[in-house]
Amino acid sequence: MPRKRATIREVAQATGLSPAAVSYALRGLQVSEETKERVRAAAAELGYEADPIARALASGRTGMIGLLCGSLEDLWQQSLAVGISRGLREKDRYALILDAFGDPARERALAQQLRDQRVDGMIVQPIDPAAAFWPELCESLPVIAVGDSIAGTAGEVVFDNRRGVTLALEHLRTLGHHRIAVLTPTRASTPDRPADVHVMAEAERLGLDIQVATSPHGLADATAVAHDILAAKEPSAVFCFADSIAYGVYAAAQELGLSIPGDVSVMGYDNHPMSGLLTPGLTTVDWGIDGIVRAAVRLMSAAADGGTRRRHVVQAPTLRERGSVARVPGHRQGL
Amino acid sequence: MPRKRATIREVAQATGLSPAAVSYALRGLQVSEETKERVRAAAAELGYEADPIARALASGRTGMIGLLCGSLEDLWQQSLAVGISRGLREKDRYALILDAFGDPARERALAQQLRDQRVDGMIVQPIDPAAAFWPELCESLPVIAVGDSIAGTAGEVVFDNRRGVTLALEHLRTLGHHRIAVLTPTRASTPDRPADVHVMAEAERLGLDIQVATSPHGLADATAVAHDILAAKEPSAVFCFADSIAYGVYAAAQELGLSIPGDVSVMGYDNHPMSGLLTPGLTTVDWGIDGIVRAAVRLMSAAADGGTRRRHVVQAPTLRERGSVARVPGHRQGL
DNA sequence: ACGGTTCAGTGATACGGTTCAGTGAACCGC
DNA sequence: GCGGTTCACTGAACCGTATCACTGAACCGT
Repeated sequence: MPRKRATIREVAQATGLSPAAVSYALRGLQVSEETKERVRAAAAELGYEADPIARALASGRTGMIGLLCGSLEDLWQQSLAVGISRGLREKDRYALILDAFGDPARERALAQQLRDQRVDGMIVQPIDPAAAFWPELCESLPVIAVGDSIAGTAGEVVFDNRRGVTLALEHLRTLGHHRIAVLTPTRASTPDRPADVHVMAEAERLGLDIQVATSPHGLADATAVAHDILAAKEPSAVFCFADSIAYGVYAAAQELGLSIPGDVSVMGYDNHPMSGLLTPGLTTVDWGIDGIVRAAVRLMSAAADGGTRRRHVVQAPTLRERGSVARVPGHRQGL
Repeated sequence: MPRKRATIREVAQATGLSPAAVSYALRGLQVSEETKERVRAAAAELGYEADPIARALASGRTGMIGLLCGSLEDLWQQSLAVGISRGLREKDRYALILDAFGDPARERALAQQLRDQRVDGMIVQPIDPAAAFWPELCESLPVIAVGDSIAGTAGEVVFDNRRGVTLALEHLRTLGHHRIAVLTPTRASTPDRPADVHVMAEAERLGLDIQVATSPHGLADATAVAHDILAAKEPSAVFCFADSIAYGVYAAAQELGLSIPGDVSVMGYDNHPMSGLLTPGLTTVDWGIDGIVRAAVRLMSAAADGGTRRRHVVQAPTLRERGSVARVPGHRQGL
């Protein structure tokens, strides 16, 4: 039975009320209990279900939250997106997941599109937090930033990248690594990466010899990039700014017949579930994805429901030691 | 500038045309080239962008496609969802991704919700293809099934599971495995699994001693299930109906100090990118995810744009041999 | 008995497009 | 110069809900 959907008018007619009264009743507003019950019964009878489109047009609210991801090539970001999507669904909202492919220009375009799509709010993992369009966007709808901070948001779940970088680099240094290759996610035409700044500063502080390169998140691409770096045999360790990229290093090491951590140590960033399964397990910086998901969903819900207070949650990292980082031969513990 | 959006009426006024003419012009319908140009200019001038909500209400089309996934715990399904979502975005559509958590009841509820949300179509990875609500649903909107076949769909990308199972089991048998544990994804309160039927039939045909158990897709859960199975040390091989579950077997083997494939062989199903990175690499059945994504997107686009022909695409599997399956000691090649 | 509140419900309008039937003008062949 | 098409555009209805301003009735304390 491809039955035509019942409208609010039919319910009104069936109950002898006005459409307005039905509208109120179904949302539990300013009507008597008795009438509410009558309306509910009639609605059930007719199989009535309010049309979300019409509702959105009239009320200005769609029930949708935009989820703008930096790059879904990154498995960790995939998990994050799936988690947030689920969390929002529990709050009776839908997530519209979009992928910026690590491109700031596309990020801007997609943010625009999401706004045009009339989402009630956006959760953003900003590629370029300093971009000029953010503040403007934040004025027209509630934005929650995840990862890096953005000016004007309704709330933030910020990763303490400074601390994360320190954790990673200090660990490497403690084990004697000085020449370290750093692999950060490729971002098309980006000006400056906030996290990179921390890497530079921290390397300076620790007296490390850093060599920075960029890599896409995809396994094949990351493998290619890592291949070149490992083939040069310069660094004793590779610090990847995403576990996904570290996976590429593993693959490249396999290709080259290099052993991890025998020939080269690898440090990740994120702690994706698969990282523990590799041989050796990937030593990485853990951000507690569940906490991030919960915080993001909570902040977004609050903001979209008209919550006013701007909440700022800082996510603290933990070093998750597994087997991919070894002591440099001849290096004594302690220095 | 939180400017109020321009409406079609303002554009009409600016051009001296009627709103109807503007509507037609912007969609490139029955107006002179000259007028189209004039309208475009005015629209750009005013920063006009048609409101998708109002458009949806009037036209009955939302531009959204529902994506109903069986279980997003499964990393392979995550990749699939991300891929399809991207593909649809290229066709100027948005994907609404929902996760059924392997639960047929929830699958039904979500399908319902997606329809209520007025999506233009649905791409479904059915958990319970035989469920009664599918045909009814298919009558009210175009549905594309991915994986198993459903009655009444507008198109399908069907996996030849019969062939996939044959590939896997024959490979195991060729190497001398007879007692084989089969791990299929847990599905709450499901009646019968289509794929299981093939396993049974094929095991019968090949004279194998099959022991079927179910496992969730999540790594932790799958590990727990696999732990029990491996601890019993009965089977010489485990055939997992999803790479995600195989990952659990790897983890359990690690915990128990068992070697793969020395102590137990493991066979996967899907060929997730990470499967090649494990040690040893997971031997698995590859379905060519890119082809699936392309086919699903193509069929959905065709169906949503009013295409009429029902297309049926069959996806053929390939055996991807890596290192996780070994010959049973003492077994001669050929039998 | 009275003015003032609250309560339950109404009527009209707004939301911002799409679409259908219709209209005048231009154009066609003959 | 005439009926018939085609073209470019218009006016009005419509999609299905939310919400604002308002009303009549009941209820309040004095």
